[in-house]
Amino acid sequence: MVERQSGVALWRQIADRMRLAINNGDFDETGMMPPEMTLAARFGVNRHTVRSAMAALAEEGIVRPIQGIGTRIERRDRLRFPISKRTRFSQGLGNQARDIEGKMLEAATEVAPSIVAEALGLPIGTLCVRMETVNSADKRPISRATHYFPAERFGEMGTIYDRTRSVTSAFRELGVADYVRRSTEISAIHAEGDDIRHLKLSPGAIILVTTAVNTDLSGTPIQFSRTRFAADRVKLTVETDV
Amino acid sequence: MVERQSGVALWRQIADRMRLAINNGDFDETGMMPPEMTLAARFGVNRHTVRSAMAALAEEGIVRPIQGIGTRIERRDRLRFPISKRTRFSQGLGNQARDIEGKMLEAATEVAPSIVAEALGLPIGTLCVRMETVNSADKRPISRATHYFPAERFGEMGTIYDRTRSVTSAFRELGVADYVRRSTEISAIHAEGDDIRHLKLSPGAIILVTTAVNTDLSGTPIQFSRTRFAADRVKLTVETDV
DNA sequence: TTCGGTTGTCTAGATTAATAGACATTTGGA
DNA sequence: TCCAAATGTCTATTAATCTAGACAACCGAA
Repeated sequence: MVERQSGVALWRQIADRMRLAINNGDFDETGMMPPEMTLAARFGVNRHTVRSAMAALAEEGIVRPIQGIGTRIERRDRLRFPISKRTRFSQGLGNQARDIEGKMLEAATEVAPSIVAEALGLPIGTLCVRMETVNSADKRPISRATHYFPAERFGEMGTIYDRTRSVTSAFRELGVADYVRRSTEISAIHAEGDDIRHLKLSPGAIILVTTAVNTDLSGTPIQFSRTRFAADRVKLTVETDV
Repeated sequence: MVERQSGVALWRQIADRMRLAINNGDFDETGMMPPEMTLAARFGVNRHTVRSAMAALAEEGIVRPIQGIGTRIERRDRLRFPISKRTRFSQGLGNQARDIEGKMLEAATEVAPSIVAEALGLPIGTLCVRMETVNSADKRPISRATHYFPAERFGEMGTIYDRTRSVTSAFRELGVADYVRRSTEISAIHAEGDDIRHLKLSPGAIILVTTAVNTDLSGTPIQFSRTRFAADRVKLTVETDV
């Protein structure tokens, strides 16, 4: 059931569980949530507490309450984002969304943080282009990423990305015909700071973090990326028989 | 900063942020947390609120307060768990922990859920062995898994696993010399139900969920697994150039 | 030994979350 | 038309969380 005195309000725990149940397709037969009184009994809480949870889901656009009728489920799908040797954002989502958009928030040339330098095999102090992006599908923000590219070779990355809205296209203009993903690390944290705002999350929401290194076909690292996905909108899939 | 009226208590938000900062190595120089008054000022809250957060971290064994001195950081590493074509639990953690242990909670033969039957390419209604396990490293629970094996071929899986404590060994006794992972799906949710207890998590904690299908060398699916990792103790790594 | 800086403990009050109950409003169907 | 079932709104009370301040206990260094 739900846990009291955990530092997480009951209404938020219930909202999280209902969001999960919806994504899981538990109410697909009717397309409606069970009545508030039923949910209150099931979770062992007051009806008002369930209403707080429902209000949060309505705020997220997941459900819509209709007086006299019940509460309708508006949206349930979680996008599938494949991770493989050839991970690319727009292609990855494929036909799961009509309108896939990349937006650049910021680009700057600066000294690479030590973690980035190490991952890219660069000497400490090397300059890199840092680029902050947000990716959306059907106007819903899906992920936020921080990319690093060696400045010597990709100094124009920011300008070109801003025009093409695609890392793949920008690489092509800069002479990299193709590239592959060398490694990906995946972890999960609570959303914080700018990510809450840019991904339109509520505090306490979960973020899937991937840290990846891409190389050109000769094996030279050309990109370090840290991408934060809204965990309630996307699942990552790894195909290991490619 | 921290968010009020979010349904997540301030002390919990602060505990989550500090756990993250510790894992990130932010305080490695001194090995001590900043004083409570400093943290209170930094987060814009009362000292008592910081103390509540600190108490939660102490409960998890991450920090240890010492009167008159300060608060010492006890542990910061997050285990690295690789996902690849040849993912095996015990080998994966390698030398990151001395004592790696698998424990069986339950084994039963039952009709496969439709999702499992589909993933394994079995007709609806086929019997499977369902097995619940917990894996620990150095006595700390790391993950909890639900496995399904086709009952016709692996009816004895439960008994053998209980003796060998290893899926790989059990497969070998049942005539599967080697096996590979076909696919892995990764998502993140809040911990709930039994998982909180078995993984010794606090409510609100994050779980990384992997859903995987393994096949024998002829490509026949032989195992469906849903594994729940404690997200603050492990990170998943995907090597795509294997 | 004294003192500054730290964690530990206590009391009190303000704010937020949850419970409880009553009744209004809306809808679809008998 | 009327009723059952659902969401919407209001008041009041209790429980949990956060703030505020004071002081005790402890440690290391001057």
